[in-house]
Amino acid sequence: MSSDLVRVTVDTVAFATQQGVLEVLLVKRKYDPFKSAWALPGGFLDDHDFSLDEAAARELVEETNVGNVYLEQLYTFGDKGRDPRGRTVTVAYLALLRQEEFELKASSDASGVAWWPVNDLPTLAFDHAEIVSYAHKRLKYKIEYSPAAFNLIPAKFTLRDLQLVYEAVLGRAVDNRNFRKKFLNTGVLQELDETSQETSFRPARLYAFSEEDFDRLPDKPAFVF
Amino acid sequence: MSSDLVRVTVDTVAFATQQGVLEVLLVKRKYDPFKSAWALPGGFLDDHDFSLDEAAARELVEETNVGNVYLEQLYTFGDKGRDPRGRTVTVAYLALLRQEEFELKASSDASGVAWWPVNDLPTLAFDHAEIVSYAHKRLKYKIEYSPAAFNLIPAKFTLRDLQLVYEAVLGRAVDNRNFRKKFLNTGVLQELDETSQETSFRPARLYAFSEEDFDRLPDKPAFVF
DNA sequence: ACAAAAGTGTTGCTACTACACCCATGA
DNA sequence: TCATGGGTGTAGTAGCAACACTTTTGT
Repeated sequence: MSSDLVRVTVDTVAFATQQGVLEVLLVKRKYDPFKSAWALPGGFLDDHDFSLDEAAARELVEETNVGNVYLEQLYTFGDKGRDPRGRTVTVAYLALLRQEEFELKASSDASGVAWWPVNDLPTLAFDHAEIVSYAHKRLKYKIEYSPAAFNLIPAKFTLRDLQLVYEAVLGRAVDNRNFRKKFLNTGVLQELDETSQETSFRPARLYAFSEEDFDRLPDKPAFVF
Repeated sequence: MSSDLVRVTVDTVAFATQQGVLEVLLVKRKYDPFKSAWALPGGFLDDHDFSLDEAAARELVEETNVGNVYLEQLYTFGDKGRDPRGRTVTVAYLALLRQEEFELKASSDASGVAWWPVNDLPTLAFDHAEIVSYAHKRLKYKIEYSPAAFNLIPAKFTLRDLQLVYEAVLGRAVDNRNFRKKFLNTGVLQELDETSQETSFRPARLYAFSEEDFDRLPDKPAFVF
């Protein structure tokens, strides 16, 4: 192989929360290298892809059936030796989504797709453990500086839902009085005239996120807890 | 060309300040495409590079004679059509340095190297204008959240030197009383028993940055002005 | 004595932390 | 009536923004 040409893959760390636990979407490899190890969904950049973003989205749909979700580029990994087949540059992406919106389907070159708790992962192929750890660190930042959390909950949500997302991502409890006060003060929540129903106790008020109001905020850290 | 193999380049946006002006290091291309246009220093990932970071450092030395400086990965650009020769993925790097520490030397495949004010750039090759603009945006963040600014000034500096860096990067004036108060309060500055000499007026006290003290800081934004 | 930049303090306000109890609802 | 989360208030503190003048030095 000419030294000017290398393989480029686009792999995605897709996060979702499930009952207060942060989980990552993984596929089980059917072929070598790392046959039967769990790995990040992703694959080679294709000549038809207009952009890296598009390639990431395409691979995610092909390998897991998850599509049309929040996606952003994370970091590019290219150390020599990270893929036994030869120099491979991997552009890693971060995805945020709600599990219940998708029915997972493995592609034909995988023997499984599943959500794994980020704090209890299996051994991963390649340097994917490092990539997941980088993604988690970045998500912790993002959630305090951007409205990223709203990609992890439904359009209508209770303040508790929102707080559980923060606790899952940050990995620690936050004071619920201060959390509510601060979030309501930001002005990005629209109070709805509805309450959640699925409980056998006091129903909670539902809110919606207002992107327009977020855009009007000064650009200092907005959601630090 | 097989659809699995693509060209990968590693290009660097190197910033330095000169008398309160933020400048970028550019090279003038000797060959097509974009012959005689100014471009970011960089080049193809080589099979011998152990990492992308190493490749960026190597290319920067080869093309400009600037070496051993602060370098960090920025973002990866890979849209179809960004290079007329065919799909090219570019891993962009950010470098921070002091101009006076280097004597610029163009490589044999460039017809020039020079510093350009970031607010007064020539037309750049490829999508390099977009890359510079992204780098500048990122630098504005970094300078408020990390001790990045100290890479742009000498080891011994006056508070005025430091403030000029912030003003150059942020592109606006900052209140000098609050600036000094806040920076001294962070505890990352060591007051030296020396003063600057080169002036015909009152000499200013010199300070040094203490990395150990910075590491002891909580991880909230540290230098917001 | 002048030019130039060095250096300094206060006040008002906003926003954060820490902390514990009553409320509303469905079963 | 009980279990469960829903929902609320205050006091103390820390840190920020806004603001202008005096000091030191070399010439």
